[in-house]
Amino acid sequence: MRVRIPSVPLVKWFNPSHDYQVSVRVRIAPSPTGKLHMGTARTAVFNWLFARRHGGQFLLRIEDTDRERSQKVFTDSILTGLRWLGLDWDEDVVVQSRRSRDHQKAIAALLASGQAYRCYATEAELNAMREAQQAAQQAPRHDNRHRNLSPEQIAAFRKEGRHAVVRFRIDDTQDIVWQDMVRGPMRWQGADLGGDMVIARRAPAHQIGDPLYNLAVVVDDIAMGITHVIRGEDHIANTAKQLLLYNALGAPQPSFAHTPLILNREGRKLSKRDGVTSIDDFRALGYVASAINNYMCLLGWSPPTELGERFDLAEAAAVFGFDRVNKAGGRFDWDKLNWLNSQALHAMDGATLRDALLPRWRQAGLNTDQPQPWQEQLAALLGPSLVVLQDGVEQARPFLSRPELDDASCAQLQIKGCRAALRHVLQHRPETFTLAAAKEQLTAAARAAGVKKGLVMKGVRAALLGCLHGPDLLLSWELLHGVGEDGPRLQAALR
RNA sequence: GCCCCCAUCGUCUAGAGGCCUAGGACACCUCCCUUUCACGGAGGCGGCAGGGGUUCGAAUCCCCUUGGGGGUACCA
Repeated sequence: MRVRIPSVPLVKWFNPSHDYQVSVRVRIAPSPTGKLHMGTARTAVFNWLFARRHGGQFLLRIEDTDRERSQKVFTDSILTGLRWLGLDWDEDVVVQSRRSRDHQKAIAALLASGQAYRCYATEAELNAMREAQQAAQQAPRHDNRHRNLSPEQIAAFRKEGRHAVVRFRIDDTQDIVWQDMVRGPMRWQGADLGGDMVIARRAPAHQIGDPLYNLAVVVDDIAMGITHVIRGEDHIANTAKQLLLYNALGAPQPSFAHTPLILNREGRKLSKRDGVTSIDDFRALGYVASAINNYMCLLGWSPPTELGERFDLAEAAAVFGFDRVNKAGGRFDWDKLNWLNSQALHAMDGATLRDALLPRWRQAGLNTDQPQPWQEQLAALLGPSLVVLQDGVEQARPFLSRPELDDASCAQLQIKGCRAALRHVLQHRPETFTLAAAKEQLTAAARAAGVKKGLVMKGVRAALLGCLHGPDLLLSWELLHGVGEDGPRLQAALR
């Protein structure tokens, strides 16, 4: 869907041919309170694409100011996940918690200029206020009660030993407007922001407490020279608040793009509680980075028709723009991801696939002593039937270790003439195995035993692989012959 | 409750007032290939949320309704 051109042409990026004068600097700013999430990764993709499209920088900032929930393991997951996806970032990772001096300075400046003030209200007082609002069916909002305290009142609170938060003034009459790269003109009313917002946590009244999200984000984005803020639409209300902070801090405003959210099956924002949502999880299941990237692009962005539906990050970066980013959220669809992943796997050659499968075979405790070319041949044989890499474990199992025959296979061997045919196959093995010779063996066995060839083929498959379904019989046979397993298995089946 | 956003097949989407008898992809169904399962190939099913306008003409523009989502922290 195209973005409508506003009546006042304020933004240059609506013109796709425009060359960016200022170099583009964007960032992804995850908080390490969970593993790298699909939603975060998709936002990262859009940022990365935009940066690469315009020859700008894509930066990474870890927002770890929530000390309670932030964990190092999650930071690791985010870093390795982004690297695995190929979303390489420029410059060093910025760690927000190490920038508190800057945050404090900004808060002090806002305090000094009177754009922020200390609020001494206690939690009990605030709770009482909220309850009253709830009872009166009113929107919960702060009543700015300490916005204009007299020196005497302040002195009194301090004498009481009250701690204070720092609040940033938000005038109800403020009209906040911006041009969103995805949504076009956006407008917010100061009155709808819930009153003066807290920018520093509660602390003794002579100190400045820990900075809060909106303040830290703005200070850091200014410091990092961020030109375009690209994030999920769940941040729209934050943008209104942050715009006010840019003004108050005397900094130029970046551009904003609010991307549609990834929705779960129920159509709600995808969250950690929706099961498999972290990049780590997808990776463990055997989804490859190229397929995940491809899918994340498709969820919310429609590539120009020339590009088709299957493409890599570089191809997307060459044509990416927010003019083709959708406004409505998109449901996560396993079927489509599975298709994309299977396409990626089917396109892999035996060597690549073998390298991807080998660690999984090992992890499953399978025998991997075969020569590498043999393993590559096996991988190539299995390839077309894989949806995820992990499928290649169970499917390889009967080739890597001698299988138990399943019920259907046992039943197959009991069919009249089947065993006789297998004996014939076993007794008339050619000097050298070739596909043609193997095929001839089957024909001859069928003739000798007086049964249909299909029955012999099923019988051989049952004896060789222990089940009735699988890749091409002759190719499977050839593979097993390669490790000397065909004879023994046929014999075992006849016992 | 209040504020904001969104609305085309089951899902992801194309669509910028006539090119639309609404196109593609996934899923599903059928057939072909294959003496198995897949892969692959060819077809098929299926949609503009509803109602009003504007217009010679509306999926497209406007309004209302309905539905869905997001936000409403001393989280990020």
